[in-house]
Amino acid sequence: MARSRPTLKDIAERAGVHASTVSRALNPATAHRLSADVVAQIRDAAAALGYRPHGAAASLRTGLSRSVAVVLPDLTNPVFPPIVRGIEETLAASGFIAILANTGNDPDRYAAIFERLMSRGTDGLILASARRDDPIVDRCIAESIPLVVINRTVDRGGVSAVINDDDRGAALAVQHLCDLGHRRIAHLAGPQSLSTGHARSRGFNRAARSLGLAAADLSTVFADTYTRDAGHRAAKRLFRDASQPTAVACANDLLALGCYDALRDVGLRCPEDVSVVGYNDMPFLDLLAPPLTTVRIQHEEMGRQAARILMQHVEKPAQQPFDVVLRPELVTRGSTASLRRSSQVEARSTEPAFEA
Amino acid sequence: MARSRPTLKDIAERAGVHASTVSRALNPATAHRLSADVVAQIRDAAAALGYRPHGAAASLRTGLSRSVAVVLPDLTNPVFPPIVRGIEETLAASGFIAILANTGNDPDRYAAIFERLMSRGTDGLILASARRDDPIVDRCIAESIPLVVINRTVDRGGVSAVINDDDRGAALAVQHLCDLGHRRIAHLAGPQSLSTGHARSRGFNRAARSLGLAAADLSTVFADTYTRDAGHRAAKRLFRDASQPTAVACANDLLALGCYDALRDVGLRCPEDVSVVGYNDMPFLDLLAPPLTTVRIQHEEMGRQAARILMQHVEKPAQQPFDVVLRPELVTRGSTASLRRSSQVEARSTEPAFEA
DNA sequence: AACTTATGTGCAATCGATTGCACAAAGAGG
DNA sequence: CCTCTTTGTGCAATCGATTGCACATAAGTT
Repeated sequence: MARSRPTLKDIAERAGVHASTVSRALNPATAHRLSADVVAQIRDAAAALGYRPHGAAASLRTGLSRSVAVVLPDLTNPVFPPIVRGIEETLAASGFIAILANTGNDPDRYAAIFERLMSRGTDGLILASARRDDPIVDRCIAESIPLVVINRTVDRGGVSAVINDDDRGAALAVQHLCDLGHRRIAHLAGPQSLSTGHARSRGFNRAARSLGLAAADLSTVFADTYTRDAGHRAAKRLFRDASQPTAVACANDLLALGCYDALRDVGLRCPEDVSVVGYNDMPFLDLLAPPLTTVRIQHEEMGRQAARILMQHVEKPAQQPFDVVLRPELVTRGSTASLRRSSQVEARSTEPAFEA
Repeated sequence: MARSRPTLKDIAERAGVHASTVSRALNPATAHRLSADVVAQIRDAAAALGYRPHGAAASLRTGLSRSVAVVLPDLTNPVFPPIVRGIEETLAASGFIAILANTGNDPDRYAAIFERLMSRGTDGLILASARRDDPIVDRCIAESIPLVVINRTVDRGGVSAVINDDDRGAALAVQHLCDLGHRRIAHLAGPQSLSTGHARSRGFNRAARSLGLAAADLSTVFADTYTRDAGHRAAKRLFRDASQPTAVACANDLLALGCYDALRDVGLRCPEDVSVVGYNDMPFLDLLAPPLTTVRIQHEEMGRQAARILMQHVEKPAQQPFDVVLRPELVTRGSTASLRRSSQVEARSTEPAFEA
């Protein structure tokens, strides 16, 4: 009944030419070597038959699949969807397809995913899941598999990376808090095994030092994952001490949400008692109570760049790796307030806690 | 330098057998037909050489790629990431890979994506982007391409679908508002070209009628897309009239967020002046001001079911299509309040607007 | 002991597209 | 008019894995 898909041979028969000619006619890169009328005839025949190229066959012969894998820890972290969208759109515009895989932060699954992707003939990898010391990255380099790390980078070189200037981003946050008059500032740090956690901590400390903040006024707690829950637990430790900070710079928005949770636990208000800054500017932060001040990164642009660079590596294997470092910016919202204003608000505490 | 990937032939040579034997040894479904020691020897040789199957070659021969495409309107709509995660995890557990594509609600792009996916030898499609009348669905059926629609379904039959009981979900929302004493209830409806928009509107009307609400007290405005912005525009119309509703049941959380925006525009407060209910229970609604009461759907479970069903269709083409209808539940949060309590709060308006 | 059946492995064709090489025809140059 | 290019197309091998068929050997039957 359902006649099977037409092949090049079928088109060739219909157009009265050889299959190889059809192949050349249908490939824009080789079509110019044929006479125009033959090409037209073949195109017509192909259209008439409803021809669809057979990717697997082409892939077998050429060794390329025009598919790229995007590996990330967990898609439900809201920072990733815009990145993935940027990647997917850019790939699609060049006829590439995007394969998606979540590691769930599980090294075994990470390794299994890698194997599966490689045996599926993926042309290259975009890793948003890289740790500073990442065995998969090492393997890709050893096997010269095109690779781009995104958002997070690795300590070793030899890999193209699209990242943010996290050092600077953290500094923006500290500067902002300092401008508002805060001196006892805490850092709710992310996992130090990830370049983002590490770089943001470093940026925090450098900035604090260069602003002349006293070491005794600074404190740092570490969250072991970038989750609201881990942020909650870590932040609790922060508010247990006597030397409570008046401001917290968080390494990530989810951690900041956890910080909100902790503040609520101990009965402190944001921003009246404690200012909070996040990092990433994930969607809908403007609707929170209070709207979260955060460091904005260029999600979609990161994705677009990474896709573009990866395709370069795929199409030109000799391409040397390079980094793209994007500039973050501070987005000021309601979760940060000046010390002065904070105390005023504190004085007349019957006021609505948060205003639009 | 870099010796190319080992093939079955290489393993065969090393193990002193024929390539076909290697193929059988490495395939769990056929390995039992070989003697145990030959299998062991071949496995060792394969491991020693670091063999990785060549998916494209297998795919060419078998016609199956063990890859499934997930097509959705826009990944940055927060309702999708959990669904996609459920899909991807379930597929991965069975050795399938997930290809991701965003249509951006653009019919041309949608069609192009379909062509690209098909020529890539995708085994089947999970469509989260289906309209009630969807040409791509028709084509899949015509070409007997395994297909599952998810979240939204189509009017025509003949397709497996994993959806929610939207009728019931909408009824839960209306019932809740009614229980709180609301009578002038509005419906902020979604696109009627989508089954969700349509079913939720129907559910709203049916429930309102069966609760004995007066037709004059009810009103409906339509948003043309499921976006915060469209919700904002539609909700504005709602509050322009004299006969303002005291409660709004929205067809979607993003529309509800737009409703928040509109309330802010006209200076009405939620929930004191107007109660708002969303739909979907997308992440982080609990952190909004006020936390959004909404109808929760089982995101991940939908994804898991869809993946499971699609794999069934792929592996058993004779499988008849069927529906899975999941049951939604109401999640009560701060955006809804009883009429009585609302007026009380209104009376002493110096109180904090929202409490934890 | 001869004969049937089961079991394990090899052989070779096949999937569909691509591409180096060969070659015919047409045009250019002397 | 003959040779030398250039241009356009065909031929056939190839990519790597799978699988129906054939066949040899071993096991079981009478």
